[in-house]
Amino acid sequence: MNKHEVAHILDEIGTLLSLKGENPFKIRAYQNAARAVENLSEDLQVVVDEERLEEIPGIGKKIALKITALVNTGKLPYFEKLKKSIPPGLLDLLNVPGLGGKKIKALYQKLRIKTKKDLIEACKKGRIARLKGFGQKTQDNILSNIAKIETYGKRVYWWDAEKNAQSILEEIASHKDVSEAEIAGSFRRNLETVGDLDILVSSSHPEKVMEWFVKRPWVEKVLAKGPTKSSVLLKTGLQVDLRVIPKKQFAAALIYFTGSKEHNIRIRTKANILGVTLSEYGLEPLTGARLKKAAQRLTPKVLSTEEAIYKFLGMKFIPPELREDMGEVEAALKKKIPELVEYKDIKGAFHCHTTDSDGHNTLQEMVEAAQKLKWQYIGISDHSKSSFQANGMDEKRLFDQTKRIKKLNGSKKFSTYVFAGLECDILLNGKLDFPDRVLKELDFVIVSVHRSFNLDEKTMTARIIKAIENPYTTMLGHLTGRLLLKRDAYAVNIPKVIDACIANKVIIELNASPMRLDMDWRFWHKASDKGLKCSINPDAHSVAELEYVRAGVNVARKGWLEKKDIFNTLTLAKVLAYLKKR
DNA sequence: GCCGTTTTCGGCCCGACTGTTTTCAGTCG
Repeated sequence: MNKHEVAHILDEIGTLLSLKGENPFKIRAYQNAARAVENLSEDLQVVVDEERLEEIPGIGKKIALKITALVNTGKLPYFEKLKKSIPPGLLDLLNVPGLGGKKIKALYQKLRIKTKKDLIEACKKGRIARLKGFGQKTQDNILSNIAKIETYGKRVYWWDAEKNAQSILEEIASHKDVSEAEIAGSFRRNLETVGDLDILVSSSHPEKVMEWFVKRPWVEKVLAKGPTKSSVLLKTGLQVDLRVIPKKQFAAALIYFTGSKEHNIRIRTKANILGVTLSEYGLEPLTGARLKKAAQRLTPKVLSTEEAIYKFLGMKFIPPELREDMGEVEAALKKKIPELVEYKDIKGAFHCHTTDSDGHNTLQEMVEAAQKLKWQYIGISDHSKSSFQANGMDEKRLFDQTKRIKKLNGSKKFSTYVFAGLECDILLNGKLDFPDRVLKELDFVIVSVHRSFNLDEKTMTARIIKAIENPYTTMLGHLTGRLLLKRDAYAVNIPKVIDACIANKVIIELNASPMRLDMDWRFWHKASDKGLKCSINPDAHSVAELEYVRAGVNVARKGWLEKKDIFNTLTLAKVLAYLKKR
C-alpha cells in the first residue's frame, strides 16, 4: 500500500473516531499522522523497512504499528472494525456546515439518521427541532446549508481567483476610509486552488466600508453582513469575505487569516514556550503563569508588522507561501529561510506548442510573444505522433519544423533564440515515440505520459523510469498527469522517479499550467536538496498561455525553490552549453 | 494518540459565533 492510501486511511480513522465522539486530541493525532505520511518525501516502504516511522514527528508507537501493518499487508483489522461500527452515510453528513461529530452521533443514536436523505426528511417533519440540544434554528440551518453546499462550495483555480482578486483588492484599497488592504488565506499562500477570498482591511470607519462593500456592482448575493465581517458571492460563484480590523491589530490578524491553520498552531505553540499567547488580536502574556522574560519585551512595536511578530518569536520572516507547517517554522528559528525564486529571474521557457500540433499560434507568433516578454529563449516542443488527439507530428513534420526553427534563428528576426524540441510520448512499454536517431537531432526532448493512465503503481513507475533512462531525454513532463479539480494523478512512485531523474541528470518540469502545477509543490523542497533541477514550463498552447510561467513561479516558491534550482533562470549561453553536453 | 526548555503524566492553539439554555457545548476557521 502506498503513502497516499495509508494517509487516506489514517485520516478516515480520525473522521470515524470523531463520529464516535472520541477524545478530540486522539482524533487530531490521527489527522496529524495522516498529514505527516502524505508529506513524506521518501518512499514509505523504505521508512517502514528500516523501522524509522517513529522518527517522524506526529507518529508514535501505536500509529507506527498501524502504518506498518497497512504497508506490509494492506490490511488493518482496527480500521475494518471501526468502519463496520459506523454507517457509511454518516461520513457524508460531516460535509454539512454546522454538523460535527457530536451532533451527528446524537442524530444517529436518537433518530437513526444515517444519510443526508434521512436528515432532510427528519428536518421537513420537524423532528430535529424537538431534539435536546437542537432547535428550530438548527433545523432550518441544516436544510439551507445542504442546499448551499450543493449550489456552491466548490474550489476554483488560483489562477481564476486571481482574475477577480487583484481588481477587487485595488478597488477596496482605494476607498478613502481604508488605510491598509491585503488578501489573506490560501490565495496569499499561493495554493493551487482556493475556496474563497479573504480580504483584510484596516479602517477607523468599519461600518462605512461594509456598507460600501456589499453594494459593489460585482456582488451577486450578500451572504452575511456585520460590523466587522461580511461575506458576498461574486457573479463568478467565488465567495469573498471582508474583515475590517483596527490598525494596530492588522499584522497579527494578517498572520492569523493567512494561515495555514497548521502553521498558526505551530507558531502559537512556540509563543506559549516564550510565555505569551498569540491570537488574531496580537500577543499577550500567558495568564496564570509567572511572567516570563520574553513577555516583558511586549510593546506595541512588536505588533506593527508581520516581520516584527516573527522576530519576537525568534524567527525570520516566513513568506506566506511557505506557511504550511512543512518545516518552515524550524527553518525560521534557525534563520534559514530560502531566497525564493521570483518571476524576474526567469530568462526563458520550454514546453511550448504551436499550430504544428495542437497549439493555437504559429511558431513565429510564439517567438514574437516570447520576445515581448523579454525572454532570451523559448523551447518549442510539439506533440509526437502517438498523440493523435493532439495532432502529433510524424518524423517528416518534426524535421520540417526543426528546419524552420534553424532558419528563424539564422534570420536574426527575433532577439529570442528558439530551441527545437519535442514533447515525446512515453509509450506503454516505456519506450519513446521516436527512435534515438530522430531524438538526437533535437536540442531537447521532454518525455510525457499521455495515455494508458490506469496502470498499477509499479508498472507505471517502471514505464516512466525507462523513459528517463533514454540518453536523449532532457526533461520529464507533467509527472503525475493530474488535472486539478478534475482528474486525479495516476499511480506513480514519485520519490523513485525523482531519484531516477537525479541519477540520469534529467530535469523535472514544474508544469505551470494552472490546471496542472505538476510535479506537486510538496515534493520540490526535498528533491532539490538532493540535487534535482526544476524547469518551470508553461505548456503553452497559445501566446497568452506563456503567462502561465507566473503560476509556475508561485508554486515553485511554495516548494521552497530558489533561483539556483530553476533551469530556466539560466542565461541563453548557459542553457546552450548545458544542452550541448546532453 | 503524541509529546517533552512543565520529560512518562497531563497537557494538547485560540477565539468567535451560534443556538441552546440561563452558563455552555459544539462547530468553525
